[in-house]
Amino acid sequence: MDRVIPDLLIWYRQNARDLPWRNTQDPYRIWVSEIILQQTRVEQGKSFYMNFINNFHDFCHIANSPEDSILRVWQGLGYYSRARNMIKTAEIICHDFGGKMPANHKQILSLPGIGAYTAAAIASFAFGLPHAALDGNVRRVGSRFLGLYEVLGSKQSDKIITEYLEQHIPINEAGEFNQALIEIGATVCKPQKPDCHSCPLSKQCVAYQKNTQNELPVVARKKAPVNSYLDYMWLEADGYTWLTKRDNHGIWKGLYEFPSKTRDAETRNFPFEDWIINPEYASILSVKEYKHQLTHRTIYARLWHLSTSLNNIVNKNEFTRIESVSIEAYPVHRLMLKFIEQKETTTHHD
DNA sequence: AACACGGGGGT
DNA sequence: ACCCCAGTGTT
Repeated sequence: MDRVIPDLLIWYRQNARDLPWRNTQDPYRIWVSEIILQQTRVEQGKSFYMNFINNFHDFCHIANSPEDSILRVWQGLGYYSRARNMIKTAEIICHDFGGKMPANHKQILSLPGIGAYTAAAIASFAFGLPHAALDGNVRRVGSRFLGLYEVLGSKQSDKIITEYLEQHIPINEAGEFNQALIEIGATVCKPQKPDCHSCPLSKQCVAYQKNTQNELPVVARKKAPVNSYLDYMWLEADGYTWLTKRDNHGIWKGLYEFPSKTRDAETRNFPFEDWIINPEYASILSVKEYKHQLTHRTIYARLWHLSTSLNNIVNKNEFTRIESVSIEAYPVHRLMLKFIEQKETTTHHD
């Protein structure tokens, strides 16, 4: 690789996208950007990054803020455990490391929410430490450049790529080298139709030499999503509505939503008799069906919009009664945003 | 090694 | 529909 590294670095300096987290060496900002960009496209992450650093200025600021306020900024981005792990990491850095990210790869790697990729990215981008940062881009570039048929992301594949890169990483330009490889993967060595003719690595790329760039990398087959069926209760009474905070289950942990029950695919009965004292005194404003597609799950949700009086509602500890107008202060998932947004769009219909 | 974990955009 | 995204933590 030594022969193409100068070409790679020159290419990067001429072609790097101007991204908001690239104009800083601040480990805090680099950390924020790297967490946001986990399994998230650059274009999707930009506005969340700007919003995040405008609301939270350093590690101790996060550590001293309520969980709901961080989740509220994260709302709609997905993989919410990232935000909760950021709080844990911010607390550790604020209390044990004097409020500053340690300039040490092993200590960075030990922090919650920071795995092999993110630790190497922070270590190299912020501190110039020579660790290979293998994300999806670099794995693909490495697989093609070295002509690997090991399954992408497998132990063997990662080991080969990591050892190769750390053997060749320029000791004084580790950060730029890693960013350049990521940039090549994102903009040139794309999953489909790579632009090999404009790639600074092509003259040493095994796949390009053998014309196998379209059959590499070898990717494991994905699992089909499973279906789940839910009834949600959007209950309004005298200007109040009810939410619950998800905690013990897997999905959307820490976010708020309307009270819900799981159901069978074909069930259509009114499911909330035990939450309302006299169902006949509650009016059904609407019943709407929603299909919400996640990566690993398809949710068929039915939203029951109900209206009744306060004294007709069973008091349950797990339900939080809030003023209807204050709902936007609570962090909610995307499906909840779909539920709520219909309110503003149905201000008038015959 | 396999799985759970969101949401969005490209083809 | 299916793929993939500046992946991590748990089982």
